Amino acid sequence: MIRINRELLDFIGKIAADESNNFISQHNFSPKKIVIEQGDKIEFVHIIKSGIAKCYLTNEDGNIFIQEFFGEGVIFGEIEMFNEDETVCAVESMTDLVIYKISRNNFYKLLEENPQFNRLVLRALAAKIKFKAIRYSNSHLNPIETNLLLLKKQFPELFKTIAKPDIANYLGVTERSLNRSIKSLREKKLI
Amino acid sequence: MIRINRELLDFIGKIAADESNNFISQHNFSPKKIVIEQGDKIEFVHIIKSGIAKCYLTNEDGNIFIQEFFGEGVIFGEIEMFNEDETVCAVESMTDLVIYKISRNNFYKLLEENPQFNRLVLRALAAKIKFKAIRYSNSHLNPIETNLLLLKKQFPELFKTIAKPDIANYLGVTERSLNRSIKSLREKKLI
DNA sequence: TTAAGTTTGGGACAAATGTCCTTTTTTTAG
DNA sequence: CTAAAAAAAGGACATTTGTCCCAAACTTAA
Repeated sequence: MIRINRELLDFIGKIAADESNNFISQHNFSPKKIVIEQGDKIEFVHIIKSGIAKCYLTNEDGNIFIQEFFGEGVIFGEIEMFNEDETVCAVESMTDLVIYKISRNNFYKLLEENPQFNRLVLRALAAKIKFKAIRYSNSHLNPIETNLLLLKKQFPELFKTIAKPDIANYLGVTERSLNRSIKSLREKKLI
Repeated sequence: MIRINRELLDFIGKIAADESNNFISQHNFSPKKIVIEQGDKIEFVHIIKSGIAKCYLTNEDGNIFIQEFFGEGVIFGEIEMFNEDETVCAVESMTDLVIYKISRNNFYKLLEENPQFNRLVLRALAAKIKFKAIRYSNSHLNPIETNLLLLKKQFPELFKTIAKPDIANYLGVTERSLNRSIKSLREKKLI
């Protein structure tokens, strides 16, 4: 449930350690800080070095839908680079967070000059699409309880790591409904 | 709502027309033919030359969730290439369909040797992610009527082009609920 | 043109989820 | 340790969506 991308993290770690270029800068965030704002124009691609962040979209009524929880190695901001577009989602730190940033120009340079990086970015995008396809189809085809159970199985530390309102917004339901499902699963001794 | 990718279509059209290579083959399907099966290993990347297809996932109970409607220029099968994985979704023709196919090796060759193609594929993947993010957040944050109305606005020929069961499976609701919403919107003179 | 077959729409009720607000539990300040 | 404040849980009712099935409308064959 918390996405990670170890191969990308390893690769970027090496580039960042290489003193001969300064493609990559590093930035620290304490919890609950906005890393990118919904609707921003952005000039940097971001990759998570450590920590957890949430990527979410707020609609006109102020309702929130959490797209993904980002963990180590996850890249973001790249979508907007490719489409020369404003950000669709906000990204906010949930723990202490360390982020690698690469400027638009350096990102393109790396993509063009480094086939390994190019491949890693292609794979990262493909993984995001696959993940979304499965997640959304599940969430439409199953009732809340089933989805919650699935989540708990994939990620046993769920309730320790993620606050309830976030779990609710990730499942696309209200907190009330989430509580109901938790209670019912507990009564059935399923969680 | 029916995805298209004109820039990719134009590019591929040129490569296909170039007699000096035979990277690209062409295939015809009549309506309601399976182009790729869910769970297949695939060895080709596909790009739609003309026609419409649906991309959908069937769960254990036989319920269907339609991910996207593919129109001209849409690439598919690429996700599975990058992740060396089985297909998550099936793709089925809805009209007469003409498809360009590129073998795994030629696809990689093109990606490596042709920066323009590389960029187009990156952009295609990014567009898919953005589309899914917006679509799914809408579908969670709005009631059926709102989503149906949105769809109808984006795509006025909706009811002429797409069969009702498909619209229902795209919205992630039952046909009964779709009918209810249609009736209610008609009564309010909104469609 | 009509009767059987087939498809489409909708009624009635059931189940799931949301809204609103009160109760219970936890945290904080003094 | 206690009272106030804040956060979390849940009761009661409303609304939305789903299930099941029957009725209406449309096709088809004779």
